[in-house]
Amino acid sequence: MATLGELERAVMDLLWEHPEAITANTLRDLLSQRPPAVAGGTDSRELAVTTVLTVLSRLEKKGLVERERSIRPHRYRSVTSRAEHTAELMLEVLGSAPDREAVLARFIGTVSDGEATTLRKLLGQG
Amino acid sequence: MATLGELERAVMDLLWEHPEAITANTLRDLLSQRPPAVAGGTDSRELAVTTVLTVLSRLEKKGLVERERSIRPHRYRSVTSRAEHTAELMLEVLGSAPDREAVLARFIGTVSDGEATTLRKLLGQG
DNA sequence: GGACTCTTCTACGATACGTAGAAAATCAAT
DNA sequence: ATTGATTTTCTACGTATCGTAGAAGAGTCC
Repeated sequence: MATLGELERAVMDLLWEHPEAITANTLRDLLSQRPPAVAGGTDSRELAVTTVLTVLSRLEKKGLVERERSIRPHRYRSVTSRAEHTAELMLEVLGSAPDREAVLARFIGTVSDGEATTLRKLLGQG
Repeated sequence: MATLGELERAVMDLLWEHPEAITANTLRDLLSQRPPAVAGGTDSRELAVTTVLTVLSRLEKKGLVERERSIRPHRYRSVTSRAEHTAELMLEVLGSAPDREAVLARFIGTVSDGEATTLRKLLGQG
């Protein structure tokens, strides 16, 4: 599955925040309004639409984005929710470990109390 | 932190399996004996020692590997255990999510029964 | 059908990684 | 200390990915 680049990530974030499918142009506008990723960075995103389209195509190829080709300004939407995607990534990382339980132990030791409570609830009914 | 390449990964795996610090030459030998990553791949690792050294330097720069420069054939060892490393990666992935609990919910839904039991135990005393 | 809009193709620079030779540094033995 | 062997560093090249976008092609609308 691999990891996303910075712009790819920014695009996915916007798509995740927008349940409705949107056009590349809308996306480009949203990217312009984005605050710089790093505070202080003069990161005024003034991207060409083709740039956004290229990124969207790549994300489509990676299976993260889907588009409606039937209507003319194509509409793009994320295939999965951010939560799903993140969970999948975590599982992918965990999957490659021969010592899963040891990993989980360390992992659990780090989540906040509130999250631990949530986890207990989720695990409750087995 | 970023993700590791294939060879970098193979090297880390070996270092994780070898608690004692080892030399680049030993590592190269161990790599030769490795079965191909992909079954069928004629992946007989016959690497030059310089290749291994380059990779080790890169891993050192990334903070994953440590070396003893005092003795002459330098000895290399991993800085953290594989479990720690994997847990850190998982946390890194999770950390970038604004909806951590939703992610955890999906994540939990996927671990095996045995692991769920382990998790319950780990979370037991709050 | 011409003007405009949108998408695809092609491309270039930067970075990461696999790979290793050439050169420099160190060590061992005389 | 000189030489020969061992080890490490420097430099480099090929490939892949990503940010970036112009040029060219396809579709849309009077």
